[in-house]
Amino acid sequence: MSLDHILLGMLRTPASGYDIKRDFSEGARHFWSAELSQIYPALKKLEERGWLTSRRQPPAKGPPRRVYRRTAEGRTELIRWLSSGPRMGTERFAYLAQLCFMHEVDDLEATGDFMLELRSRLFEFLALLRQAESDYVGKDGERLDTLNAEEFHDYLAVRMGVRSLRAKVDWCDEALEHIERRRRPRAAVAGDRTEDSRELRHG
Amino acid sequence: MSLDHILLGMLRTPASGYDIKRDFSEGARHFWSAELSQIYPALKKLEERGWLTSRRQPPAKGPPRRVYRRTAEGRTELIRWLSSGPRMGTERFAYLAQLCFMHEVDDLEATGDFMLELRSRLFEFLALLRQAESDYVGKDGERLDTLNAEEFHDYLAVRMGVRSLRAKVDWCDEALEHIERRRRPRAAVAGDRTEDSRELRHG
DNA sequence: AATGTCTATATAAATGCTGATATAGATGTG
DNA sequence: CACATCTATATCAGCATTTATATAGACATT
Repeated sequence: MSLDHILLGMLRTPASGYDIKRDFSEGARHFWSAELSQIYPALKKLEERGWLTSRRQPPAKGPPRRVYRRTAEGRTELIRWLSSGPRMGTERFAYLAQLCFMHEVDDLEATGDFMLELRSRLFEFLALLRQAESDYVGKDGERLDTLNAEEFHDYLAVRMGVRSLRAKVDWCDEALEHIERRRRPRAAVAGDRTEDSRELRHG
Repeated sequence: MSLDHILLGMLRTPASGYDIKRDFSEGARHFWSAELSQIYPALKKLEERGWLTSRRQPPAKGPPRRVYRRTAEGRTELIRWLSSGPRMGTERFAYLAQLCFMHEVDDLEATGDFMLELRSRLFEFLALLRQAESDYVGKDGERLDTLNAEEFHDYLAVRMGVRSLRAKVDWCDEALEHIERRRRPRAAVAGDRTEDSRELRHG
């Protein structure tokens, strides 16, 4: 399972299940996500395997917490996972399936509405990632060299999200142009650039 | 569940469970995938709900097949799903998590090797999608206008795969440049363009 | 005749993941 | 003081998905 190893990775510093869930809703949310009902049993199982230890933390403030920390064996297992090559899980895009089947509606306006809505959702997510990106790098990239190893790797991961999301937003724009052209075939304009369209900026 | 509706969509023409699995391994593979052990019970359930009917086809050639076809109610349900707006499932990228945790290895060469391997896997997939793309459009797009509604929607879906995968391959190249620059800090060259890098072509 | 492969359906077991629910202390608001 | 909200842990039911296994006819090879 990937979640087990992702928990090992996230426990570079000790944390509770609740902390980890919060990380999924903030920093890590662009590459993985899990509910508390999955996190708590997973942590328990990892402790049984000896990859984590836990202790109840006295409630200095707030309700009692069970804080997990990674053992040496846990770190070894994490390194083993990292060294086993990139894990390429199956990607699933329900909205792409919907788009394919949209021809059954037999109304290109429905496809257009669908793509507009999709663009808006994707753009919303892109804005979040842009925000995360700007936390790492100054407005001209001058902060880039000062990142430590951990921040550098996080930055690379965020960049993939930004590039991938921007590609999808661009794709929405391209699709909308194709749809317009198909809806008004004789309104086609010479010199129309579809590929690498930059007409609609994302800033 | 999405799979139910995806099966409804794929059954525009009658097909057996085996046929559908083959489609997942060919055309539809870039947006969804399922095993036979999931497909057969799902089809049975859809038939019980009245969205599909099936009949055993006499074995003209080969073993007997159970062929499913969509009912009017099934089509109605599909249209309802398509009209309910884009389904935005959680995306999970185990390899991005691995990249984030890679700083624990404390050796940037390991990150570089990882990114090279990842690039190669992603590029392999990109090549498949490019092949699918070229089935829809001639080398200068002259075939584009001749596509029927079904082919047009499929084409749009393939385009998203191409754009998204290309963005990821570009990201790998960008990351590799960052890694090189970090490994040899004083070898940095003025005028180095990282953003929208097009040095390594994909053709 | 034996072997292997491809087509085809089917089920079981195990794992992965979501949504609902229960509990309870701490904190803030009216 | 009542009420809501946030923090925090935990479990259950159910749905989603993968892996393994069993069966069997058709066809090709050896």
